[in-house]
Amino acid sequence: MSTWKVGELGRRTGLTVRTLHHYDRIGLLSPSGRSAAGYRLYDDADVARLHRIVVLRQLGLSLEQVRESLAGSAWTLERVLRAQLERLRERMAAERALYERVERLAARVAEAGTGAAGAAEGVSADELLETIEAMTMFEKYYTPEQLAQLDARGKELGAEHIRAVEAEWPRLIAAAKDCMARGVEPTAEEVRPLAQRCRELIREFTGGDAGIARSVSRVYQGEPSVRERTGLDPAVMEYIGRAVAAVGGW
Amino acid sequence: MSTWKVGELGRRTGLTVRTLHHYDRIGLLSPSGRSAAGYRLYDDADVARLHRIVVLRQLGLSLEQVRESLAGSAWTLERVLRAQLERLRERMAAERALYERVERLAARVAEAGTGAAGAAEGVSADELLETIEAMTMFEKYYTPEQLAQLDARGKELGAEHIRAVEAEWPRLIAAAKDCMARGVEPTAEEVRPLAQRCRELIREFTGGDAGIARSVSRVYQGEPSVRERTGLDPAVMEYIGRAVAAVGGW
DNA sequence: TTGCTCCTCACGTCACGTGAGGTGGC
DNA sequence: TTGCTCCTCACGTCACGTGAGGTGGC
Repeated sequence: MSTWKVGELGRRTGLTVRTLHHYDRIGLLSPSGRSAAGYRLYDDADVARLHRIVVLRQLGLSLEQVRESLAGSAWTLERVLRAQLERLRERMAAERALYERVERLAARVAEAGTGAAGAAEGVSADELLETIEAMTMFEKYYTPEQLAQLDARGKELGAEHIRAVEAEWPRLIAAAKDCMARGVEPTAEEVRPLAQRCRELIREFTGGDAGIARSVSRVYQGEPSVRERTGLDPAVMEYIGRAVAAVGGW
Repeated sequence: MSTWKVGELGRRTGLTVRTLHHYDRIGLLSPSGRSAAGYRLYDDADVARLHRIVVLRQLGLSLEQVRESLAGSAWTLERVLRAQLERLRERMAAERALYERVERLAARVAEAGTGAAGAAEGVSADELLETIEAMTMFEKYYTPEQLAQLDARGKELGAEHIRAVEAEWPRLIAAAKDCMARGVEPTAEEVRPLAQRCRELIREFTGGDAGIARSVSRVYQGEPSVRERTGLDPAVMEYIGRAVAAVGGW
């Protein structure tokens, strides 16, 4: 009965010597013999076991699962394979979702980065990262259908209009805070135009969709960073809420 | 300007304290301040950077890629995202292929393991592993079309017939070796029936397909373990080859 | 003596998890 | 004084890769 040394076995199976050392060390495959000088000597049975290890590894099993499969019954093996299928299914679903996200972002980034002529002209990494942050937040709080609706309405209104609205909000919030600070009641006559404008802008954004309105409020409840960035703390939100209620509600 | 301690920041971003320690240690995000007692104090800019880190990580980037993206220009970011798409595409293709392999094997194993009544009855893990080894070898040396052909012919011939042939081969090889040992020329009259039977069985297997015949010979050249298991070493193969040539060739 | 193969440590990878042992702040 | 949060080590994870330093076999 012939035997093999690590190098020979490695060449035959496509494994490295280090890998065979590793399998020996963790007790997955220890050679049945050693030469006088301490060389590992693998016999036929070892080689047969190694082939099975290699095959099972090619199926994506961990070394622990390989060990379990080799030690267990036919039933164990079936169970391990079914579990592997399940894991692969989950990973594939997660990867597909991730791929679609990255693809959407890359498209948006390319769009933002491309001027009339070349690539990435004029747009800073900071602006792209802001775009990505905003999109991520949107994906977190809005359903795909809501995103499609928002996208469609955004196109109707035009980029120019959206920029104008984004510039207007800080002024409205500052005005509301000013009223609060001066002790003006939210129901006061002075606050009415402000409240009406807020209602107008919100309605424009939600398109009257109650689901989108709920998502907006979830963003402000779940994202302290958004509250901080916009300055819309709970006190201001309540103040504006009461002011809008006084002009007929949202 | 307010600051945050690790715990607060962790809660807000969904990260663990250990993760923030880690980002600090590797210099990805170090807090701009420390309290008198050594507590990490993160300011607004730190929080903004952390949000970007989190978003980029959610895209599947490594910490090194995140660092690069944050340090680089808009162009860097675009490049990183495109590279990520490429990696994801490759991984998805590899996973799909793996999934299909495992699925085929699991189906075959379930088929082999299921008797008339229940699951895995009578079949040992060893037999299932042999099935898997054989299928893996086939997948390695035959194209999908060839596999389909072989499958179809196997069904025609029937499992019974295949088992009989598999039992016959060792006898034919032993007979050839015996002739060799006795110094009988491969062209001798005595060897003719043996040669004719070998030719018959090979033709039955390949169905006269030259591609499949080439694949068979590649298996014996590339897989020493098959040569050893069957005892078909190069000397015997040459002997049989010359014997078959003497009766008209393959 | 020269190559080639073999041996045994032992650190490094990637992104943290998980204690251990101790201190600051209310 | 009691909880709670914070701190700094430092080992463990998974499957090996990659030297370092040394010996056996032709």
